Amino acid sequence: MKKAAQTCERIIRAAERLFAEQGFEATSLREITQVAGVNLASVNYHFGSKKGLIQAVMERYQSVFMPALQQQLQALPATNLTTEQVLACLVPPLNALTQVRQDGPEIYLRLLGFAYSEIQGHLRRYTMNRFGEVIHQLFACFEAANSHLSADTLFWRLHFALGTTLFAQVSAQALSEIARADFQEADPEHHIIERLLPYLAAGISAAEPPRMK
Amino acid sequence: MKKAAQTCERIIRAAERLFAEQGFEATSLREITQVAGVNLASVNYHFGSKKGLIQAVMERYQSVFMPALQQQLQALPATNLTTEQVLACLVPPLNALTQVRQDGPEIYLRLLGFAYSEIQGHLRRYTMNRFGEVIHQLFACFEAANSHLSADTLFWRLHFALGTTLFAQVSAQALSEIARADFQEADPEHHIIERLLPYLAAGISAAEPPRMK
DNA sequence: GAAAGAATTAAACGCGTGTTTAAAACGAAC
DNA sequence: GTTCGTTTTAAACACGCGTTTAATTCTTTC
Repeated sequence: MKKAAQTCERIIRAAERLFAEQGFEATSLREITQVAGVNLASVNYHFGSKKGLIQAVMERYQSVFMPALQQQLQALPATNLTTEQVLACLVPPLNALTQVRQDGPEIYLRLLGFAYSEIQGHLRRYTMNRFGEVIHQLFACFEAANSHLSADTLFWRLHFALGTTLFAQVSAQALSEIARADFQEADPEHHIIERLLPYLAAGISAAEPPRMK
Repeated sequence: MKKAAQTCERIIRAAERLFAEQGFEATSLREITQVAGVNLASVNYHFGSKKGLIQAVMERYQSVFMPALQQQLQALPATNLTTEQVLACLVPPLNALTQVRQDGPEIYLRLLGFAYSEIQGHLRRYTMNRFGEVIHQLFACFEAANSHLSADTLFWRLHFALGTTLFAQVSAQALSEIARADFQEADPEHHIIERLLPYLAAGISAAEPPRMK
């Protein structure tokens, strides 16, 4: 029972890297097992199916990220919340993912992005069942920080913000190359989150436009 | 030479609908030809390959959208540009896509979204070769409207904004359902663009944050 | 050290994909 | 009405996928 755990970890580490690079559907089990240096059938033996492997990969990150987020949210002041403060709560939990893997934060955001853009319904269900409470807390904090907005407007903008983040991370690689060429910017993907936060905060909290039409 | 054109159009109309619903990779030629009521092999006969069909589908929209955008940009005032004004330039060209198809605007945005999130490198190259000039004009207008921002900050924010738009459109269907359940909102996807513009404008033009670190 | 259980292996299965083929049907021009 | 190029058709091809199988090897336990 030592060789087994070793095999599981080799599979997971190869899978999360390849999933984050190419997406879930575009990554085959043959590719994963080849990179991991294990037999093709061992994925199904240890994780049951490809879906099982995907969930195992996500679980490693969520189980670190979500509790850390909960802790951050509870440390927030009860009054005079700002959107920037709430957004800032997401950063330490993200950074905590380095304990899962050196480049854990980027990996996790990219995995999330693919989970959304590909139709991974089972992931959404699993996440909501397992961590729904934290997510609702987060929403409540945004509401407290944006009492000037109607509930439906805030709803849409939070999803816009989520979309912005995920899309940015997924296309970060390509964009970084362009940016580097155009602006001699040596910016590693690492700091995209810093570029993102002001944009998100301004977008979320923008004044409610007059209802036209 | 009449039956042929008919077949091509049946294929294209079925393809653009299915591509917009499911993405390019997730839509098989067998599904397309079945919906179109034509033979499987006719796609390869008329368009050479699946890639060829994808490009033909996009071309129909780009060839309407891009010239219309160029026209809008040239009608812009030379001084005192605002981000809202530039963003507003995108709306009429989008609406012009109804001449391609009734639900053309939504279809086009969703196709764009999938073209970005799936790795359709050939589409990116083709678009830049064919319409690079208009796109650079658009960037220049945003620069004129945001002289308070550094070039690299604006570059990132414009891509964030593009990402927000595409992601929103791709996930609009799912979000609309949730929104409808939570807020009794009878909002068809049609008006997402109106919800989007204030968010985008505020995000793009947000004050440059002090360079930390 | 032998027996029992867990883990690994190579091979094959069934399925769906994009593409190609070669024959059949069609349409226009003489 | 026949001919010739175009278009349509059904069938097969080659490939990659996730999964399963059955045999083998390794580990542990008595």
